[in-house]
This record gives sequence, structure tokens and C-alpha cells, in this order.
Amino acid sequence: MLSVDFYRRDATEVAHDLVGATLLCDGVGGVIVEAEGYRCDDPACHAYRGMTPRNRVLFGPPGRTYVYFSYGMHNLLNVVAEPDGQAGAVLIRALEPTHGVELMQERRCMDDLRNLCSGPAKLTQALGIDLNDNDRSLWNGRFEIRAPSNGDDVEVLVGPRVGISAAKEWPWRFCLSGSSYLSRPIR
DNA sequence: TGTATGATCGCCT
DNA sequence: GGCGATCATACAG
Repeated sequence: MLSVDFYRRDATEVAHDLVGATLLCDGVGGVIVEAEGYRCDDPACHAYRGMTPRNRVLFGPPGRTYVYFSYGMHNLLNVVAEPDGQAGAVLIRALEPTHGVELMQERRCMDDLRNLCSGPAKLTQALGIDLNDNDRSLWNGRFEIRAPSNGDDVEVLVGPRVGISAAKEWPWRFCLSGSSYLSRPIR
């Protein structure tokens, strides 16, 4: 189990270190194979233009969920991560399904493991995450993030983030090398 | 009160 | 590779 201090660091560092960890929601989930960091000094970060009702959780303590609704139909899951006095988060973009695969297949209406959690909106659908899961603790109840087991050799590839219009080139997307469960390949 | 805009996905060509 | 779906949010007037 990761301590709160793990999340009390720069969001880009936390994003890097979350690759290889296991994310579970009510026991359903898998290994994080893709994550992106968003810091408060970053034009693509929701916290960049100050606090609003939607993003207020970004300004609260690290180690909580930030879920928001996008494109009129998708929920996206973040983990709040920042040093004291800042605001930032890690977008969880893809999982390798390992726990509760059948349930995820039902929710996604498909069997293909590679398509179950290979995108930020796919994985929230597979794990049954919606706006009600915003601002939840990672230590009480529904959510759990387990560190990679000791000795696991995690090779992480770095590249530009996906789907944003600002700060496109900043290399704050982190992927598990060789994974076939990414939302898209990394160059 | 009105309008533009998405940290996307899946289907179409 | 292109595009439509579909609506909460943010911000301007």
C-alpha cells in the first residue's frame, strides 16, 4: 500500500511511479500501464486557471480521486498528487486487466482484453466509475492502489500527452514498455 | 441566458 | 484518417 507521502510529490514523478502499480475499484481493475502528470503551472491542467467548483479537489490533500465528465459522455479518473501548497493530478489512462475481468467485460459489452481498459474513458466504464466517485480517499473503502511488488522490473517509456491542445510537447505521458494495453503506441 | 469547448470513443470510409 | 454523439463546465454579455 502506498503512503500519502507517495502522492505528496510532483505530479509528473507520481505519474511515472504509478506505472506498474495495481488500481482496484471494489476489487476490479488491473495494472496501470499508462498515466499522465498535470501540474498547476501547466496550461493543460484543470487547476491552471484557479479553483472552480469542478476542480476544487485538486487543491485539497493528495491521495484522493478527481473524476470529471468530458465530451458529454465520458468520465475520466485522476489521482490528486502535489507537493504541499500546490495543485495537480495524475490522469490514469490505461490498465492491463487482471482483477474482475468478467465484470469488466460485461460493463464494456465486449470480450477483447486489449480493448477493456485501453483508454481513460474505457477504464472508468470497465471499473464502474462515475461522478459519484469524485473526491474519494484511496485508503477507505472502494478504491485501492497497490505498489508494484518488490523486485518487479518496471521499464517506463516517456512521451507527449494525448488529446490536449496546450503544452502538447511536454513529455509527461508515462507508459509501461512493451505493454499491449496502451491507449495508443508511444513513439 | 447564451455559447464554445473539450485530458474521448467507436463507427464510417 | 474523419466525424458525430452529447452535455457539464466555464466564461462572456
